[in-house]
Amino acid sequence: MGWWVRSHFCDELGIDNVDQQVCLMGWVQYRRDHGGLIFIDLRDRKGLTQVVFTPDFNAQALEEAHGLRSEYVMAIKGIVRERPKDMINPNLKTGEIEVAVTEFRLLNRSKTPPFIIEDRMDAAESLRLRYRYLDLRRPSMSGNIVFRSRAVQAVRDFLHENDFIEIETPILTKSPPEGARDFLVPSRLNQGQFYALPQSPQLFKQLLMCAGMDRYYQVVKCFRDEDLRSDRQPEFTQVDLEMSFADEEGVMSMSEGLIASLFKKVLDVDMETPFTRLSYAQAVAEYGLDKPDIRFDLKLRDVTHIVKGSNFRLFAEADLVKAMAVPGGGMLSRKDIDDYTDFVKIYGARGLAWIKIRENEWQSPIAKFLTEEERSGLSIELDLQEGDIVFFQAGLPEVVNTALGNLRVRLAERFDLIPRDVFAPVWVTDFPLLEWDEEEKRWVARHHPFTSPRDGHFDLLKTDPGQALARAYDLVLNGNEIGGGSIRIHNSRDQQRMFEVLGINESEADSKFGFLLQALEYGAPPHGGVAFGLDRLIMLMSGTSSIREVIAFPKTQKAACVMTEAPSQVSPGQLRELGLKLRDKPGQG
RNA sequence: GGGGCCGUAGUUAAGUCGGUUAUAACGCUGGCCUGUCACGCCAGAGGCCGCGAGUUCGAGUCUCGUCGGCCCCGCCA
Repeated sequence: MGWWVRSHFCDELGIDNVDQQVCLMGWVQYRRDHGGLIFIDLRDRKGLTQVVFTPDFNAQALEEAHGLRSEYVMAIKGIVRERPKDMINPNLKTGEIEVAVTEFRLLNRSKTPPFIIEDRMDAAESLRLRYRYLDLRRPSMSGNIVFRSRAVQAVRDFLHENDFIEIETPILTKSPPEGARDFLVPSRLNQGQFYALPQSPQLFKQLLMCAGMDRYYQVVKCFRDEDLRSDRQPEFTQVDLEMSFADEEGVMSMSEGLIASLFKKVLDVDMETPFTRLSYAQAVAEYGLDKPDIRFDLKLRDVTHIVKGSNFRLFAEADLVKAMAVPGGGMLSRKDIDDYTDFVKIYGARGLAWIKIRENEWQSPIAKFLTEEERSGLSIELDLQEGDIVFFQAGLPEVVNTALGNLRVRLAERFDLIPRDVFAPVWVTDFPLLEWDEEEKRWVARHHPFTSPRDGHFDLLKTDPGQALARAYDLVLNGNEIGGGSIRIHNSRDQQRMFEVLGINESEADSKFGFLLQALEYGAPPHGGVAFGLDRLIMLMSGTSSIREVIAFPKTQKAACVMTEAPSQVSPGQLRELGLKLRDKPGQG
């Protein structure tokens, strides 16, 4: 007999192949058994082809084909036939033809699958994850995986064309300062000591610049032991790159070229470059968030100066009062407004003040507090029209901005203000270098401790650290942070000064980053880079709403893999070898 | 650490005010069928109502706990 050789995939055959002898292999998608005639839709990764068992081609095969069931794996040999006009299936790429089976082999049987392998299937996600290998057979899921592969290929092509070289960096490495919680790996050969899995290859890529590699990139797994979200997994993939002799403009324009070519190649979307740029201060002022969705307008306005002396004490006493006018929002019901009030409370807001602009009247619980002067001030500042609703937040700037900024997005969805199939990238720049950590009572790096301050801002670190700006930039796409990077500090003295500001003393810096400080002393070139979150990028490009849809084997919200049941306990012997001992009751004490 | 939603045949869901034998669709099994394409028709099987307590004469339904899934806040340089 010998092994058959497949001649085509299941999406390939058409009118041009009529009368050819072909061999297809795949899974039984649907079986339509008419007794004396059986149709099988044969599926592989690429598509479906109808194969037909008829007595005039092979009566024996027809007899045996009665036993075929969903997801059985089979190989068929047959003749491509043109279908009569009235039997063409316009929904199928191969719908103009069918393959009349002359010979077939059952390659494997299948148990009845726990859910139907098709796109309109609606099984619980945990079930899909337990049987991920079945879930991935569905066209939409395999499509996502193929799409991701094409995207990565496009990224690699662009970077190689631009003189980047791909270099692997260690996975078993060292715990960096600050940042996220590390995943730790115990060392058998050095008992009591641990490797950390990289949160990013940050230090290695800087050292590669010191090594003269000039332009590095890597499609690389990174690990952060933090709580999960629909767009966050504990292990995720970055497109990581670093460039020598480049400033912000160099890195950002290279990034724009990369993203634009990616979108062009895999989605045929033209992105205008250079991308829009907003300073961090401007982003927060107008959008309330450092990841602004600029696909729609609906900006926030600072009205603190208008209501400074208001009779409404909440406004008068607040550090910051901001407002957002929603055109046509006057139709919102009391229930709607209550729901939005609950919504902003999630972000720490105490409440949500509002005014409906009616003909000759401002309808609002706070209208009675507002003077004529304040009304006209607000009217002008917010360009108020009849039928609008205005929402206010007053209080601490951080709460005001996040509450109103998130409400902005929510309302845009409600009022259908977000254009479809639009990709709106925006750079956010001029981030503060440091943030005050209230718990630890010290300044911490907003980006990471290797980020260079702006020229001249090093001196601010002594006098007014909060005012120092970083040479850092984030790339935001449709309200999602998809990348970020910075120009790095490239001399040892400056790096040490940065550590000092962060409260990392000389001996600690030396023991943790001696190698970097040393490397910076041997002619380190000026350099900077950026890292893109590949999973998130693919999620947005493929129009899915969860990162898990574009990852072959993702983890659940408790960071577990329901298929392999990782994490799991290990044997006492394994622990002994590693020199580890568990507490009597894990999770306590 | 916190807030919210969910858990009923293989799957997706319904299940009223706590009351007889827990429904439906799809899937599955058997039978019939030569032009279907999510084939059709006939018949049938299939349930620890997530798990554990409690209230009650009686719990899928009410209460508490617990396990699991999803969304969010905190967290994520």
